[in-house]
Amino acid sequence: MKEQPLLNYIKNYISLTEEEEEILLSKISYKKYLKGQYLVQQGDVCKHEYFILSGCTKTFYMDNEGQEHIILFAIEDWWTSDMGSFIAQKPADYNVQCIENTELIQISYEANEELYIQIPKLERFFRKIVERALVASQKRIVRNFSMSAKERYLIFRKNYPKIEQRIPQYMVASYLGITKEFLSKIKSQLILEQ
Amino acid sequence: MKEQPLLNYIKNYISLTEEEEEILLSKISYKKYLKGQYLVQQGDVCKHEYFILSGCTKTFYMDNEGQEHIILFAIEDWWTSDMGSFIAQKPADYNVQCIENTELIQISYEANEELYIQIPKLERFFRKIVERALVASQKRIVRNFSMSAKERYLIFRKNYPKIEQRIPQYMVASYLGITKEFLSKIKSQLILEQ
DNA sequence: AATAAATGTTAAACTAGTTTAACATCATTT
DNA sequence: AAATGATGTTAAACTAGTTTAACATTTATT
Repeated sequence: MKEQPLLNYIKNYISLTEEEEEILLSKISYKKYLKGQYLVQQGDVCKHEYFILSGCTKTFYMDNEGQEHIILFAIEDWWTSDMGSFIAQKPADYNVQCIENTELIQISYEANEELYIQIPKLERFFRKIVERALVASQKRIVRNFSMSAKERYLIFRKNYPKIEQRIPQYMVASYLGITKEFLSKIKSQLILEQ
Repeated sequence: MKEQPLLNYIKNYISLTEEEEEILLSKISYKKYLKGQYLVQQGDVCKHEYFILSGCTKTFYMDNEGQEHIILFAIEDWWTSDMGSFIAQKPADYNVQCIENTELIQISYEANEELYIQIPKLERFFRKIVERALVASQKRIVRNFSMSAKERYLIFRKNYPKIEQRIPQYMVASYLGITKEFLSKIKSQLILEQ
């Protein structure tokens, strides 16, 4: 029963009857992606939202100079997608790419709409998920404005210890909004300070 | 019928029966605040969410050096609050202050919870509102990373022409994440370029 | 084991944005 | 009309973070 983790996760927010669980399981699909594969590509319409079972993805924006800006990482038990594209079914602004082999559950736009009708309680579930994501996103804006790169790096390390060990440093730098060279400098400073 | 703008706004997302409209109106309250008054203060639990009828508010974080960092402005037909504090009923990270005399509708945490039970359709409404807010918040993160202060200022001017004329420049600077002196420099550069 | 590809480091020259400080303008109160 | 406080400007000195470029280390491939 590979979908179990999703049901467990949902149970933290709402309770589902057995019948509702069945409906839910009938509407989702389990998939495996390889490291490097894209779940969403900038310009395409994002057709699914994804719940990660194992592995890791990055969501990034590629600017006109060809520079990657990482908006978020997602690991086990996280949701990912290009929400702007998914909710409006318009071309995506961002890419979502697997940076490890990744197992996930995907829900299509149509299945998601049907689920909201058949299990209205899911509106509440997704509302809460999105509320939390918004709070985190606003916190990040404030941190970027009020803290130095070094402070942001220390917070990242504290908040996401599991992620840092799994991804290359240049991606951490991109997530922090600095160059890899500068992150390297910060790290050597931190070692000297100890 | 001062609550009408809220009903009209909600009708863009979901349809309500007359009975539901009455329940809704019975749970909300209409208020007037003066320029300078606070709707939420950092450290207090945020007890309401606010729908602005007229006027303008700013939501800001005050850092340890006493510097203000503006997270968002809200004008007519916008929602505002400290969402992290409101949803968890925990002390607020941010302040929300009126920068003009402001008329608004406020919904208390308890009323909001009761409304979700009595009118489950509102889950859908608020889910959609929060989804949009999250998309906007993520876009702002990307802009802060991938664009210069001048570019961000031009976009702000384009996106919020109505707001720029109503607020002092030093608040625009704070919203853009730069000093007022640097915004002044950008503006004089833009005049020379014309 | 050797090679190539990807990732990480160091340092010098540079630049976008900050800090400080003095002054200018505008709005509000007396 | 003068005075006060709030907002905006200018410029010089500074700094956090970037750019460029050369080299080092790790990981994956043959």
